[in-house]
Formats: sequence, structure tokens, C-alpha cells
Amino acid sequence: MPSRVPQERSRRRPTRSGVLLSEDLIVETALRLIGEHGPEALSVRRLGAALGCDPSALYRYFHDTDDLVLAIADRLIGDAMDGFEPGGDWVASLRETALRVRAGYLAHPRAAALAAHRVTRRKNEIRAVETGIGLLMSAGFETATAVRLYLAFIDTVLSHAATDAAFAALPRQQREADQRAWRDVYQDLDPEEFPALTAARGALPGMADSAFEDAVDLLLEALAARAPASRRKRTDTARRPVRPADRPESADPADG
Amino acid sequence: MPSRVPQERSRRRPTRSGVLLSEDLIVETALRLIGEHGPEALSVRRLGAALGCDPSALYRYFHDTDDLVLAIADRLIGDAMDGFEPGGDWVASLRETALRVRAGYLAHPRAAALAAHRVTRRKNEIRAVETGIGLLMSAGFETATAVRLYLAFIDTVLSHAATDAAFAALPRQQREADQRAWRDVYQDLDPEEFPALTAARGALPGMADSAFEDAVDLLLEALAARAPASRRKRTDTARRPVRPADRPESADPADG
DNA sequence: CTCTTGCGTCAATGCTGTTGACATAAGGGG
DNA sequence: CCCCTTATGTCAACAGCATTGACGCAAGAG
Repeated sequence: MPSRVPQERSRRRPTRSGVLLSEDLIVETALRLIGEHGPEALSVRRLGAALGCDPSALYRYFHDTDDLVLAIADRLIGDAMDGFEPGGDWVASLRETALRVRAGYLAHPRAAALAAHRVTRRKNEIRAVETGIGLLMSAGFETATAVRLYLAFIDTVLSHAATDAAFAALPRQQREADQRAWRDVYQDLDPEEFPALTAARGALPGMADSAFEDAVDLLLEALAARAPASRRKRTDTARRPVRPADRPESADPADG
Repeated sequence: MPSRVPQERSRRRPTRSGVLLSEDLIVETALRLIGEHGPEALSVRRLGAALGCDPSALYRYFHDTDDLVLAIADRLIGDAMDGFEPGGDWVASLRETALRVRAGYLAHPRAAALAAHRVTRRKNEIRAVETGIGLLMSAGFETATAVRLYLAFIDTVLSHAATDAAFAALPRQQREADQRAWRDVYQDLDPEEFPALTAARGALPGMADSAFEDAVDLLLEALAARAPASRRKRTDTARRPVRPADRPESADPADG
């Protein structure tokens, strides 16, 4: 079977039930399906039924289900970062990125659980990586360092967001049981064996909260401390955080 | 069908091929299967074949496959932290905790990926929390702060480890495609639209690596900077908590 | 020795992703 | 305007998945 996934479609044909398929429509329907009935509700057959087409029609739009999952993941990124413009303060911009990603994941917790750990290699992700690395380069980090630190940053953000989303996707009963555990199970321990827990008894219910913001703030503190350039707000460059030509220091051999 | 999973078995019968089934044997065989033939090799049918019994016999021991996965994960936790003793250097101890957790997860990625976002309130976890909070309190943090910061630390460790495990648990094809993406797709971009990515072109394949150690180190740096007690180096421990900003790769020889 | 019943086995159900063959209509070329 | 190419929706089939009800053997109690 030759290339079932063409890029442009001129000869669009309505399905038996009258629907005009499109990549966007499929992704949106998949998101709705997952949101309503959980990630395990996403199957080619069910998606076909929800769209009103034969399941195999989807293979005209996506190479396989993984391809579809990546499209969903990229859509989440796009929605989360929609309208974001990096400002002059790179720390503040990274912080907003983190908060946006988390909010976007929490808006579709069950889809996020499916998509969180993938590299989508699609346009929305590429744009986000461009912005993030650009921010770190504007902070004065040398390119290779900027790449490594961006990876540490975005992986922390993504994996924390995934954790929060996975928790939010739990059925209410189980979620509340998890929270209660910190009150109940951990409150009645032998002080001899568990001195620290006993001393911290009153603060333990806080373990049920999300550590997302604390973790991000700690990470940004460390990044700011390592940054060559001052973290001071820049007055001039509002839109483009960095251009290859006028980066503060370093001659870059990679630039032809 | 009444309770297919009794706790004690007195009437054990050998399988057609002569094997005496047990919960432990099943868990061990499952781990061996995953280790030898990759994460996707774990299915009820294959496990039955590897054990020399009918697949359905497993349902006498585990309620369903998820139950089996949890049993596997429970063993992982115990194995990972087995023999750990916190030392005098709280930063080094937290660092070792992080590395142990990650190693334990990576040893059996599929089980880890499935169980990572769940909190087992079992003995091993309780001991780990006790140790961790105790370490932060020994650093001079006030108890409530110690609890919050420990949460930020352990959540970062767990969610990063989950990310790494999820990646390792991907089918080989998808895993390699994800890695290739940083080489291929990200190499051929419009320099006008993506200046930072273009400048960082040569360093992008590094995005396929794990950010685990970088993230943990950044977090520990921030914790050390916030610690009330002096973070001056202790004479007895060799491991330095803070690493230089631009180390090439983690080639850390064994401790002692 | 007999009887109960735990437990391994068999067969069947209804999912899943995927694909090769087929039918049909869209839309460009003459 | 009509024909022809071919993109695209449909159908049927395959292999593999988890799960379960019925069945029967044999282990161990009495």
C-alpha cells in the first residue's frame, strides 16, 4: 500500500453518513472521546464510529495510531501555548511556559496521560522548543548548555504536569483516598522508628498538594544562579528573545 | 466466578508440563520475560507459555493484568531501595535516593511506567519519606518547609523517572523514531522562523538524552542555596553536591 | 476410601490494530 | 462537456489481545 497519508487533499469525499473528514476533525473528535470516556476509549473502531466513517478511513489521514497520538499531543501543546509571546524577562517567560503547559494538560488530563512523554516533532512542539532555547540563549548560556538546560527544564515541567494530570484523571474515589492517606496512614506511626514523620505530623496533609510550582521555582532559581548574564529585565527586545547574530558572547562555529 | 485469587494455597497442583505455580514464580518469570524480550513481551498468553501453563491459570493468582503489574512494581521498589542507608551529607543522600529510584525504574521500564503515578502507602515508601524529610530537617529546614521541599524533590524524581521509564517502555520503533526526530526533523528548519534552533542545530541530538541528572542537580543546588544550615562541604563525604555548569557528560566513577 | 473443591485446561467471546481489494465519485485534461 | 485517473471511503479478513464460564482431574480432609 503506497503512502496512505497525503499532505494535501483536493478530492475530498463525504463519508457514507455525510461527514467531511479532516485531520483537525479527527483530532478533535479523539480529544472529545478521551475526555468523555477515558484514554482506553480511544480505539480506531470507536473513533470511526464517533466520526461516522469506517475505521480504516483514518489510515488515510494518519499512518497508524501512534501517529494520531502524536497529533493529539501536538494539539495540546498548541492550545496551551496559543497566544504566548515571550517577554524580556527570560525567567518569567519560562515560568509562564510552565504554568501554561500545566494548565493545558489539566484541561485534558486523560489525553495528557497518553501524550505527555512523546516527542511530537510537529509544528507546535517545534515552535515551543525554539522559544525555550531562545530564552535560555538570551540569558547568556552557550548554545550547547542552553539545549541541555532547556531539556532539564521542559522535562521537569512535562513530567510534573503529567503527574498532576494523571492524578486529576483518577476516579474521584481513588483520588480522595490518596489524599486521605496522608492524614490517616501517616499519622499513627511509631515515634521511635519514624521521628521525622512524627515531628512533621501536622504538615503531612500538605503532601497531597501539587509540588509543581515549588519544583519549577526551585529549578528557575538554580538556572538564574547559573546564568552568565544578569537576570535583569531587558527593555529593548520584546518579541525575539535572541537572534543568531547579536547574541552577547561567543562565536558560533555552527553558523555557516 | 467466585474470588479467583485466594491468599493461601494448600492444594497446589503441578501444571501439565510439571511446573508448580506460585505468585513469586509468576512475578519473577514476568520480570525475566520483560528483561529478555522487551517490554511488549508481557502478555498473559506469552507469560503462560513461558511458565508452561494455560494463560487463564494466571487468573487464579492475580485478579487481572493490572494486579500483576502492581505486584511486579511492588517488588521493584523494594529492590531499588534495598540496603540504602542515609549518610551525613544530606545533599549526597538525596542524590543517591534519586539515582536509586531511577535505576530501579529503568531496570523494568514497563512495570515502572504503569505504576509510576501511583503512590503505594507501603512500608518501603513510608521509610523513604521518613528518611527524606529527616534529611531536609537535618539541613536546618523548619518542619513544614522540609515537608514541602521534600515533596517537590521526590515528585521531581518520581516524575522524571516515570518519563524515562515511559520512554524506555515504548516499542522499539517508536523509541527510535523519537530519537531520530531530533536529528532529522529539527535539522532542516527555516533560519528566519527558527533562529535559536538553527543556532543550536549541532546540539539538538542531545535532546534525545535523559535530563534526569541535570534536573536533580539543579534542584539540589537550589535546595542547598535555600538551606539555613551551612552547606559547607563536609570532610567525610567525597561526593560534591554541586556540579560545574558545563560538564560534558556524567562520567562519575564509583564512590569509594 | 470417599467426597469436596482448588486449580489447571479448554473453548469461546468480543475486543484491538492493520491491510489488501474493491467501489465510487471528484475534478482535471482534452 | 465527457472521460479517465485516482484519491478516498468501505468491506472483509487476519492475527493477537484480555478475560471468563464450564469442565474435569487430583490433592488432601475426614
